Amino acid sequence: MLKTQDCGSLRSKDIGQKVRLAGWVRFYRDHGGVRFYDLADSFGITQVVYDPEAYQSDVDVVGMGNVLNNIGREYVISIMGKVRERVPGTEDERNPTGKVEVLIEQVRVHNASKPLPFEIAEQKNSMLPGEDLRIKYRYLDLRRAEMVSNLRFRHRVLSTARKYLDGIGFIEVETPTLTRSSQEGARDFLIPSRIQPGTFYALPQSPQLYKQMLMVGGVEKYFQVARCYRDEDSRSDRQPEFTQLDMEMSFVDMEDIYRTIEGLYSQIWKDALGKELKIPFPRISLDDAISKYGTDAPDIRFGLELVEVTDIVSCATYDIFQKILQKKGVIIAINLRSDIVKEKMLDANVGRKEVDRLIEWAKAQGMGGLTWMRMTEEGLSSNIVKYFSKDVLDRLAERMGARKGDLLLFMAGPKHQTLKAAGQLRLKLGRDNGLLEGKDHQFVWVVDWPMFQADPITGKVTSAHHPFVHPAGGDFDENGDLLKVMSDSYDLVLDGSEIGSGSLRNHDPNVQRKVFRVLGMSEEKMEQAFDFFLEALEFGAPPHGGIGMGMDRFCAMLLGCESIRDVIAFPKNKKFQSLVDGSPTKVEQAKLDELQLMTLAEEDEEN
RNA sequence: GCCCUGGUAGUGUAGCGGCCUAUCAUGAAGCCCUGUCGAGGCUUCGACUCGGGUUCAAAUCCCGACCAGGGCGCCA
Repeated sequence: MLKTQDCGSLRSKDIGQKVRLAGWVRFYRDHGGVRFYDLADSFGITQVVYDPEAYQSDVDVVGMGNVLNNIGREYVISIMGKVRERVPGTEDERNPTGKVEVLIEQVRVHNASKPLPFEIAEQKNSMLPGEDLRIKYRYLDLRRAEMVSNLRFRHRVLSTARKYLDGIGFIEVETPTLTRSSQEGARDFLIPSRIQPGTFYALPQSPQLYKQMLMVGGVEKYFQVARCYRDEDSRSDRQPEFTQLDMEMSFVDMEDIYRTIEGLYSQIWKDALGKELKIPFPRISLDDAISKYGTDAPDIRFGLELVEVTDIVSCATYDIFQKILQKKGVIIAINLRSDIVKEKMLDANVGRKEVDRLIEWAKAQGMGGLTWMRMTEEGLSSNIVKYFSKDVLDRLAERMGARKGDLLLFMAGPKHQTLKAAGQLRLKLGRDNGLLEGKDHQFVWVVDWPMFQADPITGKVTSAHHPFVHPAGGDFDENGDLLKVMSDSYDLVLDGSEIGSGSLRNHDPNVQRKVFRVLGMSEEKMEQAFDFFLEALEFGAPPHGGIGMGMDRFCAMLLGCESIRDVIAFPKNKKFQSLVDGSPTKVEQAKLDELQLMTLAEEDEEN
């Protein structure tokens, strides 16, 4: 080894020891005689010193000085030397190794470094460059302490999961990444076959069918840290390739799955965060989530719940509301209570200026606007109360629990859009007023999902989750009201983000066929797309269910990262390019020929 | 496909019609300095994304392109 210990380990007790250290020269300070070098590796930083007056005669002081003279930042060196106490008064309290330093007796330069494209030292966070540069030079970005610790945290989470699941009888099984393309779901990434030209594999969107077939195979308790691929447009919390902690188990009901997952996260909390996690997680029905929080992934850590007031204001003559009501729209209200606002604003009330800002914000969300009323001594007041009778105002105030100083905000429009926008407004008000400050993370199970939903545009019946979900009660009437059929599925939500989704699955091939049928799939198409899977179910498939949980987002949330890119070693940018290696790229014509492929993309002019 | 925001030395920024042969910091190169720790001092180097337009005058205003990010659609 080039090092006897890492750069974060030396303490006062090590004084007098001869040690070898290796790492990168993060900073150096040359005082004309004595020189200080901050030698860094991913475990810490140790100050090593060239001190001409301190050396014995057997040390080549001049030669070593010449070598050290030529090194720069991020040069890779190893040193041998003696740990010594720092001169009293010059200890560095901020660094765990700050009480000692190493007097360099031998130095070896292993590699030089070009001048850096950006600062690596973590103290210079305010000077972090644009993210594209950080990703292009990811290998430098990763040297930053924050990035190293992100990767370590992610490792801790996954290794805890592995240990925990192993301990309760799960086994990790790998499933293929060259798989069959399916018509369902997101767009596939396709891989052309050379052996059978004209045919394609797809990268898996999830190991769904494989893990179900593992259950048929009697694996019973399966998990996998699975890379999944979906070719849909990116968001800050979405990458084309992402990692799921994927699980499936046989002979279980939903309660068993909830308990397993709660136990898993409780262990992760202990090992990765050093905290106790409160279990079991609360549960909320999908209907409640939508009506109270305007989303299927509610953040339940603060109030400001949505209240529908459509019935009350339908009696008012207010033109804007009336027009929306005629189109079967809804009116959703939020009570921004004055005691919530008080902390942040100087005034006990949100001023008119603030309300105007909210109105602008609502318009940017695609809403027509935003209506407000303020609760005063004399009751509700605003520019529009003249359109509302006293009775309507009283009933509004009562339903909203409005007290003096409270501000009621109303959004009106088509149901789906309005609930969604009101949910966004709730989150914004929560953030703006610091309602999340100091709050612990909060899981919630979103339960009671329907099997099917109608496409808002075509009216076509689609799966609410995916086609393999088990209907509540095990079966359903395909001629009944499909939209009323409930399913045995659940989402796991953390702080307002969906981080997992799962269900019991159809183990009965007849029920599975029925689901495909009501989704509009013909017998031929069923056979063509899922013959292998349906056949697997015919050979004694056990009852089973599971969940897949996104680990990128989960880690990013626990670390407070703004983007999941900060917990991924080599992420892609918004256009799915990998800036560090420049992929995707064109390939040589010969490679296309071999695959018998032709591109229709326009050639660049330079070619 | 659509919408929004942004693009100034290697990096982070200031400037937002004339005070601009463009500010400050950091960096790089060189010199000085024996206890610093984001060392310090001095000197030097280095930039307005591109193309049109408006104007006596454009980094600054307008239009378009490109690039980046955020969002909508999409993500069973």
